[in-house]
Amino acid sequence: MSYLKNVQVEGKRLLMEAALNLAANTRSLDAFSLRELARNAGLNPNTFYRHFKDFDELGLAIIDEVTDQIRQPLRDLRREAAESVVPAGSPPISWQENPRLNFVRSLQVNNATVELFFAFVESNPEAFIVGVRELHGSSPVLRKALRKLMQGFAHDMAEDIEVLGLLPKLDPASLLSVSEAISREMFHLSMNYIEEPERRDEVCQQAVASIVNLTMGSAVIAGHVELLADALR
Amino acid sequence: MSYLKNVQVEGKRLLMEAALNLAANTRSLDAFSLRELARNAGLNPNTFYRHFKDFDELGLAIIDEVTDQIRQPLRDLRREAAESVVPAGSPPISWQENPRLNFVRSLQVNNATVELFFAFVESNPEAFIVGVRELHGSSPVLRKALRKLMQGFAHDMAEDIEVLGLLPKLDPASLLSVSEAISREMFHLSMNYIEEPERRDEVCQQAVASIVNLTMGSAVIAGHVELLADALR
DNA sequence: TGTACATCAGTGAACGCGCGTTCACTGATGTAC
DNA sequence: TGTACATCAGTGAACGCGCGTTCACTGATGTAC
Repeated sequence: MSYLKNVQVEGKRLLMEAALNLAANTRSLDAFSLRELARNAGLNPNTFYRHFKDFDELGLAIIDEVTDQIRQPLRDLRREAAESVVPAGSPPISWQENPRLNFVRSLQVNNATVELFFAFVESNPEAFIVGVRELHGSSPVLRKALRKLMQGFAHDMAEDIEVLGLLPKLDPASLLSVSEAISREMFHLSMNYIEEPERRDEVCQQAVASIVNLTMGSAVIAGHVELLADALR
Repeated sequence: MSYLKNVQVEGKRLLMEAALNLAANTRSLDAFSLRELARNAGLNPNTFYRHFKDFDELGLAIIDEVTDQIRQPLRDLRREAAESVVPAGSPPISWQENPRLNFVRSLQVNNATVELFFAFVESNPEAFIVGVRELHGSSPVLRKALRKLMQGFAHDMAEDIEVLGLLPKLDPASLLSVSEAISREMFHLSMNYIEEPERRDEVCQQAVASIVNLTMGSAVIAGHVELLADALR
């Protein structure tokens, strides 16, 4: 449970690990008992109160920790994907200059990012399961925290798309809105990826297709249809 | 609770209504007790066993009923939107013939559908809350049933897009895949619509933008970029 | 360096309560002849 | 048409059990002087 290594106090960490585990593998965060949690953590039921007021507080603590361990890696893998296609420091070539090159590069970064993303999901399934589950779960506190977290992911993505030149120029609001839609789609599909191992290739292709559709569609609407026509000519 | 009117046996209906209500407004379907449910239904705890083996069976019964009451209305409102733009029986004009007209018409149908969809969500919030919640909830049985239901919605949508000529020709697999992505986005956004009343306009616009992006993006990838260029010229 | 005190994570026993499930029952409706 | 029986939705009492929470406690670590 590498993403909880920052939690120094032994019992607190054990409780958070056990909660993440139970929430991912059996019931929702609001559906198991304090005593069940304590048993799974190997602790006295009472110890819970030393660290948390209630389950919302526990949930928020988990979200905070997991966020720290996931947000940066997700950025890194996007940049990694970008650099695997065009090494860092290469002179930038604008979309106007060479639409085709940029289009193809964008597709490649896309593919690589999706692949890395699902590999990451596979190695941290519990965090994703609990995150997506509680995003629409019954605790308003956790829903709000997780919506904010997804906005954070979308913000990162928008920034990276801009910096890495993965799309022709969009106004900032549209770029953020597209990034949000992509985030939603990716998190949703991560559940299918986890739960339907036999359809993993299909899910990957679906993710790539949605990202391409969303980004190219937004480019068309932003007035870059001639640019895309050139790229595809 | 109009979407449970098909359930004839009084006690069964009361239990399903109470469960839908509790699941939408307090805790997940797996997080309230049988006795709590019975109290809310105004029945003896025992009556539950007359109609259901366990909570999964209750959940499935609710999903079945709600599906019956929601799936057709969602189709109807899409056709309604289409006919409000082009009256039924008007001679069809192909995308090749007049790209601009079809593009504008597609946008209008889109707008009208989104508006009707959210109005529908607003008048049936409980069904949507529980549906989206349990889609990623802790019961594998309900998750599976709800995934199947969403595929049904996507299938309907693909058929309607085809019949109503809302997109230039796509291969069936791409059309279905786009429809699935749109379904996911709409159901996700329906939660924001319900929970953040002050952002409803924004959520509507986001829905419209995502649908436009996904559909136009898929048209570009399917080789219709010149057609779109004509439409936007 | 030693002593006295405070803080803190974790324990164990105990409480009253709501829980799921069972059983035997009721009374209404349907069905066979 | 009447009678006897079956089916079925819903009831009420009872069971043993796990629950959340409380209290007073322990023993380790940190801190003041």
